[in-house]
Amino acid sequence: MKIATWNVNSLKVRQQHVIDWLELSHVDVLCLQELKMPDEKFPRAELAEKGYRSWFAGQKTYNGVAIIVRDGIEVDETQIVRNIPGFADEQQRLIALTVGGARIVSAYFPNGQAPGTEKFAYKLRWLDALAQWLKDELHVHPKLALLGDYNIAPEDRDVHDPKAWEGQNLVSPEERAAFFKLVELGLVDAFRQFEQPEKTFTWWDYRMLAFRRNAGLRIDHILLSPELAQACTLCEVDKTPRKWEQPSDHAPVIAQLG
DNA sequence: ATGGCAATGAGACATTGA
Repeated sequence: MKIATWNVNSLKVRQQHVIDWLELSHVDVLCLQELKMPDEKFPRAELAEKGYRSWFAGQKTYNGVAIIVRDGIEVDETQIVRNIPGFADEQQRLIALTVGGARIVSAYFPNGQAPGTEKFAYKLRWLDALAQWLKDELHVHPKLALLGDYNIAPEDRDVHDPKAWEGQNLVSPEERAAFFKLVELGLVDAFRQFEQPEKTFTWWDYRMLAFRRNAGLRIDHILLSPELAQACTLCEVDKTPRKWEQPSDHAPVIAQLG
């Protein structure tokens, strides 16, 4: 089973990119973030026509997450989860579903704006609640994958210019500590299980020709429970759709399980 | 320190993102 995550920065604008990339990449499960649309606008029928079922938690203007599954892959939706259980949140940032026997979590972590702000405090609270929930979830589902836009670059090698970024939002010690709390639960960064090209990133600012200069960050991740990490044979960033016309500022990350 | 760009809602420009 091939799984992937992609922050599309508006599914309305990127709908055709998603359909084209599903065909191109042959992924079985695609987790999306930043749909920026209410549920009634989700292109369920268009995706169904192409051979995919969709589960989503959307809202107007901001946030919104989805899991898209290729027909023929077994889905158990009896234990579908929207948002972090026990964490009251107006913002639609998480959806979880059992696909092909694995617990698949699609998550859009808060941006945080800047250390010291109320949004940053919310980001840390959200991360804390996520870790608490995952601790239990991992016991129930030993095969678990947490895919999404984490809005955290875990290490300096995930940052194009670590000096310039030092202490800033997305790389601050508090955020990185929260990331490694997830690792302490037993989750494994699938990308780092394999040899990777230097300076591989998943997000590049639209401005200042950042993509052309490869001035990016690796903030989109696939974390796997030990059982799935063992089964994982490949993890890579696909920069292809970032080169298409009117792209999302993020590139998708893919992991092959088994 | 600020802007650069893109998307949204609204119907000009403020807000958010990362």
